[in-house]
Amino acid sequence: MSCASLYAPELRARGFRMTSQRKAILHVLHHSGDHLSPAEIFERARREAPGLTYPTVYRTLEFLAKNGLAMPAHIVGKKQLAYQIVGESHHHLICRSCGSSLEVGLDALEPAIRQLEASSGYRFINSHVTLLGLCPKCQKEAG
Amino acid sequence: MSCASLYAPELRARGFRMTSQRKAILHVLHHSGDHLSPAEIFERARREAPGLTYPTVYRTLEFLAKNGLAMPAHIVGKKQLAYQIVGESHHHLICRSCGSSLEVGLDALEPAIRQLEASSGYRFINSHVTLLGLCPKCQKEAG
DNA sequence: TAATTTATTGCAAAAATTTGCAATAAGGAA
DNA sequence: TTCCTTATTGCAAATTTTTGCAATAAATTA
Repeated sequence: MSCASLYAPELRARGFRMTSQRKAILHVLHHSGDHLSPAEIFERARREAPGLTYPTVYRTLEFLAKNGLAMPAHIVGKKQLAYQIVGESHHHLICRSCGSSLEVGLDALEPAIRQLEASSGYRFINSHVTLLGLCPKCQKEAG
Repeated sequence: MSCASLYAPELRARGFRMTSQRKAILHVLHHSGDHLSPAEIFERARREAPGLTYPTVYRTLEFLAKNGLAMPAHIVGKKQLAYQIVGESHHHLICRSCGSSLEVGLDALEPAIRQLEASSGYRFINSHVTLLGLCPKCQKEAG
C-alpha cells in the first residue's frame, strides 16, 4: 500500500480522483520531504508513472497546493519554483547574496496563527515563511 | 528628483549602476507598493523607459530581490511570480480554494526575527509570510 | 571634458510553464 | 461486473521566462 493512499480519502471526499500520476507525485514529495523543482519531480515520478508528462506535473503541483497538500516556495537564487509536501511548517532563512540557507524554527508564529484563525474566520492555516538576510560570510565580503 | 535616487547610493556603494531601466522599475514598484507581475511592471515601466525589454525586467527584478530592495512572492492561484518593493513587511493570508486574500499584520514575528538575527549571525532580515487557509465562504461550500 | 573600464542592456534563440481540446480512465450506479 | 459520468491526462501549440553574447552606457580617472 502506497503512502499516497494516505491522501486518497481526503481527495475523494472532495470529489477529486486519485490517479496513478498523482500517486507518483505525492509519493515523491512525501518521501523527499524537501523542496523539489518541477523538473526533479518529473524525473523521479516518471519512474513510477512512465507516461507522465510535464503539463500533468505542473497541473498536479498547482492542484496539490490549492488543496493544501503541498506548498510552493520561490527560493531566491534558484530559477524554478519549488514544491514541498505539507507536513510540519518549514521556514527558511536565505542569504540574498550567496543563496546559502538555513532551516529555522519559528514557534513564535504558532500562537499568532491560532489567534488569526479565530479573528479571521479562516481555517486550516499553513504557514510558509521566507526570511531574507545577509549571512555572516557575505557581511564581511560586503565590508 | 526621482524616487529612484533614494536607492542609487546604496547600489553605487556596492559597485552597481543606476540605469534608466532600473529607475523606471523602482519607480513603478515604489509608487504601487503592491505586488505586481512582471507583465504589469513591464507595461508601466515602459512609459518611462521606452526601450525597455522583458529580459531586462526579469533580470532587474531578480537583481532587486538579491539586493534586498524587492521581494518576490508566489501568489497561489496566480500564474506569475509577483514582486513588491521592500518596505514594511507585508504578510498575506490567502484562501487556497477561491484565492481571495487578506493582508494581515504579524507583529508577533518581529521579536522572533530580532532574536534570530542574534543567534544566526544573519543581518538585515526581511520577512515574507504566506499563510494558506480556507476562507469562511469556502468552508461552507466545502461542507 | 574626453577616455577608459566594465556593469548592464537588447536581441535572438532556448528553455520552462501554461492552455485548449479531444481522448482516457477513476469512481459511483446499475 | 459492466456502464456511465466527468475529472484528469496527453498532445500540440501558445505564452512566459531564461540565457549567450555583442553593443551600449554609467561611473571613475585623467
